[in-house]
Amino acid sequence: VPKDTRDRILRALRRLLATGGTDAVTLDAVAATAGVSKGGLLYHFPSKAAMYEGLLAAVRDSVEQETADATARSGPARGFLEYSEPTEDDEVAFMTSLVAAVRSGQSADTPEARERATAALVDTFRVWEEPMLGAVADPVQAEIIRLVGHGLYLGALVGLPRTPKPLLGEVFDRLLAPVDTAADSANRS
Amino acid sequence: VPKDTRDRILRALRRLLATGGTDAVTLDAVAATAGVSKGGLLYHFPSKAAMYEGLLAAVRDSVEQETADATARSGPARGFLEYSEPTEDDEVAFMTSLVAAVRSGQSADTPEARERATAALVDTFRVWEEPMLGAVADPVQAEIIRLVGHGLYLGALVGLPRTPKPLLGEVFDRLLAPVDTAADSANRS
Amino acid sequence: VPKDTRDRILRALRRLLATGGTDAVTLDAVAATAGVSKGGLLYHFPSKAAMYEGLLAAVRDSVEQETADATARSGPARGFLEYSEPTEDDEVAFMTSLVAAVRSGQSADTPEARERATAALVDTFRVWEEPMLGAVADPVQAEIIRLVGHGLYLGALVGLPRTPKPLLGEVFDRLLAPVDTAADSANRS
Amino acid sequence: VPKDTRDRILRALRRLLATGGTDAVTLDAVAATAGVSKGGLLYHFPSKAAMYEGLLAAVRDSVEQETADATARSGPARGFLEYSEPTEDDEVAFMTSLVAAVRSGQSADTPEARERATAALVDTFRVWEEPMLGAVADPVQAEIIRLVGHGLYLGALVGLPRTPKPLLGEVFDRLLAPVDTAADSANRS
DNA sequence: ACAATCGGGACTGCCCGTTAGT
DNA sequence: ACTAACGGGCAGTCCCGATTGT
Repeated sequence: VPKDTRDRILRALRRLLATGGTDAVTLDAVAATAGVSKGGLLYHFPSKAAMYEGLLAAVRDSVEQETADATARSGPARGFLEYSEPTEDDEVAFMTSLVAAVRSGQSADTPEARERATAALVDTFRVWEEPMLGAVADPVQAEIIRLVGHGLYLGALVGLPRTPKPLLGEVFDRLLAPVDTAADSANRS
Repeated sequence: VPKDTRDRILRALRRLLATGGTDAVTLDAVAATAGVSKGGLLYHFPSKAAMYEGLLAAVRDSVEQETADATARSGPARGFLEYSEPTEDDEVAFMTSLVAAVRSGQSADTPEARERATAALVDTFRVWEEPMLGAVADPVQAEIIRLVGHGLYLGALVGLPRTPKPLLGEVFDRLLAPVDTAADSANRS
Repeated sequence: VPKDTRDRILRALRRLLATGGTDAVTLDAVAATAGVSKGGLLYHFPSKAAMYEGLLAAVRDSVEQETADATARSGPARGFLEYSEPTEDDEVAFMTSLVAAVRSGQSADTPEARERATAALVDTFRVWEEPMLGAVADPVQAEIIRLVGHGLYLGALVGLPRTPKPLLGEVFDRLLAPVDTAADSANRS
Repeated sequence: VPKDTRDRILRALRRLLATGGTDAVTLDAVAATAGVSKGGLLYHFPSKAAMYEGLLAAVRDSVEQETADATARSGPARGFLEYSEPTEDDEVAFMTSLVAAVRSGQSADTPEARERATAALVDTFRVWEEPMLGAVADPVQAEIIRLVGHGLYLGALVGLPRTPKPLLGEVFDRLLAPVDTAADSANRS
């Protein structure tokens, strides 16, 4: 089954980024983790940059999926905030390293590739915000919610201590108070 | 004057991070940019990690300074938000790369050094938030403001399009409405 | 038609040698230029060395043909000299690279293959000289003519500036003066 | 003694080209033969192309020297021809490989470097011919002598069987007959 | 007859830090 | 306080050819 190898490689890259940071991502390491030879790896992805491009596309798709799940669970606005507070440590470490890789140029060999990588990252964030922005009528309130979500994410990226659970609950409630009625009615319709 | 060379090195490191990302930071490149030989560089900083530690300390100091300036200009709460919206592209690129370097482990050769580097980074953010947190009485509102500030910063880090000026003004006003009275009275006292 | 693919491959090899030198000759590049997959290529020529052997044989044949043409046009002695002065840049670059490939061992995987390749090259030169050597009676004059022809070729191989046309004409005339009578009479008979 | 290492490297490159052809020239092999580490090698020559450039300059100088010697020994015209007939097998193999390296692009990483390398090669030939061209008054005869010399060299490059000694003597004598008087008188003056 | 996939190996060049010298 | 020279290691990637499928 040929398609399988490509996925194994991408999963290996994901794991290495999560556990060892961008510096752990060497072609040898990826190949070994994926159980392929380096030649086999380079057949599927002719360069490291191509590998990152493949990963970014996969991430975008999975974020789209998980955002839809969160929306189904808690509605678009609360779903967005809940999803913004990273749950699993692995996922945080992974995304931290991915952002670092993209923004440090490790994921691109040419300026154009770098553009593409950054665009893919931006696109991922857009996919994440989309349901929420569509659901909150007041644009100012929507922007505040968006920024709070991103603020939560930044804290994880930088390694700041997390907001304690109770306080975070109050923050969510206050942000969503003017929204919930509309969102609920939208949900019920 | 020995201090001069040290500063030239740190400025060179800063410039390289801003223009070329973490991958452009090699001892040779830093030495060349600073106009020193590699031996000369390693005399001042015995290793790359030491160089980053020196830079982090310098950054922390300058953030402290600029935060104080912003507080003096617009009060602690509004000053925090204004300072959170990054102004110069160079500064954003620099901080992006610095975070990437610290969080990807490139700035540290030992686990302890990595701890220290992350701590220095966290400390920088703490210095930045401190005046605001001290000035806003309501802890929930303070947390929201804090997260919005960080959200603005994350956008810059990732490369998202900026919030348009007018909308951002409305966001600031709404966030600070319940605060301004207290802050103003504090200012007037 | 199987013969067609074989020719396309050899033509691709030829073109690559002419335009990119021996370093441009990789199995992938040849396959791509020929419009075949690497598997297809290796079906016709089981190895790179076999490919070069095929090419050398083809070159020998075409030199034989062209030498016969030149002899028919200008007689054996003058024809040899005229053919020695390379005409098309592409052909020069191609032969330069071919000689380099053979003499640097890139065209052979075993010592025997290398012997064969060198022998094929020598044979090509022999085919080129043969009509001339048979036609010029004086062995010393024949050797001089032979060496002058090769000298012209070396210049092209190395990249020396060409002998200006008028001077070259005088050189040819002087070399062929003691010969022409015999050659002319041979032609007329 | 720092200068010594550079020379040892160049000598190692020379030896490898003579014994193993261009394919034997790897940075590791050169470093090992020269008794330096690869880091040390790359300190003196930042790339393989730079190494070849250094070698070409050295070759040019040594050809200049040896040509002067040959001129002193046998006069400019006969000296040129004698020097054109390669004496030591090692030298032939070396020059064959060097020409192959330059003309196949292995000695250059950029088009400009390739230009420089070819120019250096041409320059070497010019240095070789210069005394002869200056001494032979008749330009047609000078060109014939020049081409015969190059023809001898090409034979060695390609691997053709050598002209037998006696025949070669006769060739030299006939070529130099119209020259010697002038050359002798020039020598005596 | 030809295509897709993969293994193993080699080579270039970079990079960090050490040492001898001044 | 600073430099030139060097050592050892390693990452990226290219390349040949074998295998497996049609």
